Amino acid sequence: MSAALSVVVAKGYEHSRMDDIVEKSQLSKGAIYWYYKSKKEVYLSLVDYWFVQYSSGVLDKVQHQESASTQLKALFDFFINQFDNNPASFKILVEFWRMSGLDPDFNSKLQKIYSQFLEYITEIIKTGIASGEFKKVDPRITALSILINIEGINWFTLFDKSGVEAHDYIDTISDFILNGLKKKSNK
Amino acid sequence: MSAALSVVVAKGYEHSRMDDIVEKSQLSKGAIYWYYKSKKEVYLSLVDYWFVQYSSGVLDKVQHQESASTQLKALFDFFINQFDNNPASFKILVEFWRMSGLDPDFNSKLQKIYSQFLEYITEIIKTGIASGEFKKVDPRITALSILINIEGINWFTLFDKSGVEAHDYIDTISDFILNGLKKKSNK
DNA sequence: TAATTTCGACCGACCAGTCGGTATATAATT
DNA sequence: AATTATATACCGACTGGTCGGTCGAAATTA
Repeated sequence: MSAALSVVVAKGYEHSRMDDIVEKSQLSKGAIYWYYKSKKEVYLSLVDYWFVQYSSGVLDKVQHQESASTQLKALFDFFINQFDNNPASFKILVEFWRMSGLDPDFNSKLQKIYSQFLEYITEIIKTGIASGEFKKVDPRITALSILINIEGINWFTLFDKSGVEAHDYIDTISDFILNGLKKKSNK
Repeated sequence: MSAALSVVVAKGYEHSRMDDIVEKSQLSKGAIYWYYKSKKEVYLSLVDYWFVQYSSGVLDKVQHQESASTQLKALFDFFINQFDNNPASFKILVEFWRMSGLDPDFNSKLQKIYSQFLEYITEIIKTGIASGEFKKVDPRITALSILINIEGINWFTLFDKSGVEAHDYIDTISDFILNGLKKKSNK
């Protein structure tokens, strides 16, 4: 899996050769095809691997926070740290998105992961509204906005943003969102 | 170009065959290779074609607005309309992003387009700050946030967002950003 | 000795790009 | 005004290299 990940980050799905994975993994082709029945299945499994490796830790970090807004802050923080520690985990996103647009199996796999995550953010926002911390916004739409902006970090793996760091971007946009959410009485 | 666009939207870069373009374009392979020296060059030209077709109109729409915030509103509106009229123009984005991560020629081409566009948004924000309409935010970072969120519309071509429309999303996030930008004296 | 796991040479489908040729238009020559 | 020359635009059968996947044999484990 980690061999497949490094190969797909470097070359993309189609240009990655099974022989590249053979080389990186120190396994033979036969061995790989003993465990996975096709190239596609390798990369389909990679989605799960990627999710477990790089995103599953988020729940722990976030749930320890008390207020809804500090939970959201922790969420942004988690992913900005993830990006700093391992940009490759974001770089592979474009490949996954693309596969989602091309192949139904990839699509439903990703869809499931994102729906789950979206649900999770939605719950945080609902809690915030219930406790009177947040305005009465639409939780789903707001959650989606947050999700899309987190995934937007991926931009920094693609283009030179001449001086703007992913960090600055997340700080700015999370302020906009959080201030938009909070009831004015706070300030 | 429009043949190439429809093919790449349906199949992606690698799975698109020159023979697909031959079929769609009603030209022969020889004719295509008379005008473009390689498959890559076809798709490199497609970037320009796409930009002229779908984004060049934005300047007219936006510049007629008076205040900086209505200019930004018009910007969001333009792209949400673009999405409604022609989702394919967004669907191809993932393919372009991916190519940018894989091939330096695609990267510099896209980089140039986005830098230009970013510059344009930055100017609007600077105007807003100068006129006292906006707070003293960092114009570049804010502009990038706006850009990333516009490109985020692309998400709606990939996943079923169960009820949330691209429209809702842009309304919500643009409100967050605009309210974050405006001086409080307004409200 | 039977089952499981690993090996890598090989096969064949696939496709970007080539190339010898045709068609049409405009200009030059007789 | 008929013939020849040159350039441009287009055609599609063919080829050569590239990989996903296979399979019989070998190694390892139980």
